[in-house]
Amino acid sequence: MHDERALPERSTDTAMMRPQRSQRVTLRDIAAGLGLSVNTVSRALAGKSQVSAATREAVLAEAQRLGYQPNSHARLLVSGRTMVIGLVITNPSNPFYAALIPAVERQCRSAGYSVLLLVTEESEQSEEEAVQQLLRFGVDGVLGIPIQGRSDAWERLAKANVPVVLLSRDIPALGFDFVGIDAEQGIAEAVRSAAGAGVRRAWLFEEDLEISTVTARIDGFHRGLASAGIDRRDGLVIKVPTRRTHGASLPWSPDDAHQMAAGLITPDHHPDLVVAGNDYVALGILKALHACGLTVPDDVMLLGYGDHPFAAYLEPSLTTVRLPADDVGTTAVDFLLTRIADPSAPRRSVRLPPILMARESTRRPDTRRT
Amino acid sequence: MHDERALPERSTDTAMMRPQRSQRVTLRDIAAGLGLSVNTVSRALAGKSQVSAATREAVLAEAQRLGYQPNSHARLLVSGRTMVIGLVITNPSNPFYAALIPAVERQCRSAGYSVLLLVTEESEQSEEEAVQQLLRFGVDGVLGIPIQGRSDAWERLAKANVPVVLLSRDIPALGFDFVGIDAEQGIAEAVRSAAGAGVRRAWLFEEDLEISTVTARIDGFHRGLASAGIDRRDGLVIKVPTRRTHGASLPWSPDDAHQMAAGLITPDHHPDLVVAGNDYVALGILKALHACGLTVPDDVMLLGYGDHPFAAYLEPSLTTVRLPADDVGTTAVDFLLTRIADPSAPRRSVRLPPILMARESTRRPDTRRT
DNA sequence: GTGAAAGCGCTAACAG
DNA sequence: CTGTTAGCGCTTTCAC
Repeated sequence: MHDERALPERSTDTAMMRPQRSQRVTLRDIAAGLGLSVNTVSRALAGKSQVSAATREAVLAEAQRLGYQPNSHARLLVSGRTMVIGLVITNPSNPFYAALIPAVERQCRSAGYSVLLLVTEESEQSEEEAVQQLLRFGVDGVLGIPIQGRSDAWERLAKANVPVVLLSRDIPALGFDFVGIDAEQGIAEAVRSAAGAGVRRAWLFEEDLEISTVTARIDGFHRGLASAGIDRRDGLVIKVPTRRTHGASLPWSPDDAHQMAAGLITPDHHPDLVVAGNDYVALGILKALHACGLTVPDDVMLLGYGDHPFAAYLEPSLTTVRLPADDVGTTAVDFLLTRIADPSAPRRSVRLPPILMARESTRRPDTRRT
Repeated sequence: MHDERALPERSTDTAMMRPQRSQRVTLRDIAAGLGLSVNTVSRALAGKSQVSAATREAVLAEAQRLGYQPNSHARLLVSGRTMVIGLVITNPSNPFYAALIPAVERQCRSAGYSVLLLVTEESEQSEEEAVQQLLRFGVDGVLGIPIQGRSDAWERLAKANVPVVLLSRDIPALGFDFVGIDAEQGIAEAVRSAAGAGVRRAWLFEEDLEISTVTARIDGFHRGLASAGIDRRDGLVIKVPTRRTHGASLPWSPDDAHQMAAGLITPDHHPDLVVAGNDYVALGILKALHACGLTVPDDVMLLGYGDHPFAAYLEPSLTTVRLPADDVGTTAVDFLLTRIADPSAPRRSVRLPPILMARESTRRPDTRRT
């Protein structure tokens, strides 16, 4: 594999005499060209020690010359493994998930795995199909962000003994390994830190999805308020309907949040701290606030979640919570490979800490306090 | 050979007597349970017409009961096809590419194909590896956004007769089918439309990548200026260095553009129209403009590209060009499947028209003109 | 209608 | 060191 000695021959004539059984070059072709057995060629290529140096070199050269590419399917039929892992994602237009993808792929690739990608678009039926496909394909393991409404699909994987690591949203009952974000802690700290300075009414705008991250943020919101000495009843949770329009290319947008906020907030009736379940939601709310003539942070403080690339560039810049997407991705792959290697290893579950990015949108000007 | 006719008893003990060759249920297991030949079972499951209704039902029932999943690798070893297509993407944190992914996956899945995802992160070496992996895997076709610096990797696919459809960035010399955006037209129209009202100096901030979309936008920029009657020399093109930091989870950000713009623009020295190669760039520039005390659109008009979800929510809202990601994705899959079906079909190349989203950032207040 | 046999490309177990 | 044999799970002839 490390022997780039491509012979400077014409590759044309050999190509022409190649048996037409299939387009691809196989071990047989190499063996035939060299008068060796398929087996020897296989061993030479695999780097087994039972071949003479001369033979190995000849084989490598011929393989190189013919442009041989091992057929993974045949190889894997024998070994029973596929060296493919499935990545089930709800929606890459969520920047956090989009950021997860390169990390996962990079890590898998460096371990010799390929990534089969399935997008469920928050649809249970689609998730069901995705799992079906994974099962049929016989992936060696699955990394998935579950929809969490029903967990049937994931149970099927469990029953089929397919190693699974859940990302971002946990389904503890299934006993899978898990890698997520400590959203509760992240929001709690952010809220406490922002709410310290005389907040009376705080509103949390959340996605209307039955997922653990939403629950965690709600809990964090309440905990943060409590630790800032604010009465729980002054914390209001508002669910923003999430578009489930499949086929829409931009399901994540500020639109819904904007409408909802515009309908609830008036210059006379508004909270003094708004927490958003993600930065897009924050963006929609920001516009609604401005439309009311309210100023951030002077009239209302605004706190986002996700630290999407635009957050630091809004005006005012958005205080938000940065999620270590890269770490989540690489850790998840690490967990999965470990589990594949040893299915009986103890369950691992980790929630990585997010980082508060304190910016202008929660900064109380001295004028107000002083 | 195939003598372990497991009785159709409790699935528990059947499972126990099954030879430990593999965990998965195979045709053999079903056949054994029913006292049929593997062959018959295969035909029954495949829906071939040469099996009695009774047999078929029994087979289907047993398959269902055992939770049979066909082994794609074995099947495809025979057929030579893998029913997998490769999707090579440079970077999902580009919202346009992120939006492409669900469209492609959805379309492929509905045609029975799985998607193998490779992320190249704009690295030539990574692209090389990706293609290698695709070749080894034997995908039935490839959808790819090429890096375009060198096209070696894609040539290898061409030589291996793998059907390829290029997305977004074309390499015409290779003769692949192509689906992209008519960026030149999109920018030209947007520029003409914005520049009409007395623009004197226009600057285009572009990504510093040697790709056809950049070239197209530059051409469109010049053409748009020309058609607005502006001297070509009043149109300046500025290349913003693009981060190639692999492993960074957010390679697309407004940072570089912001820095560059901050260094070039002063209250006294500034263009009156800024065109940005993408909306993140526009966002970075917007902040730089504001930092100078310049107002958009009164002092400087700003035009983005991509219509990222945040564009409509900036203040002022950003005039930009919406790219039909969904259409690009589905069209590309369509092209690819056609090509797989008929490798000798004539080459198809299409550039879908983007849509100008005219918003506040290019709106001249009447006060100025009147 | 059903079964037996062969083979897809490769690897692992035995020879020699 | 190298070749032969067998078999991974499935589909496709070809008999019966």
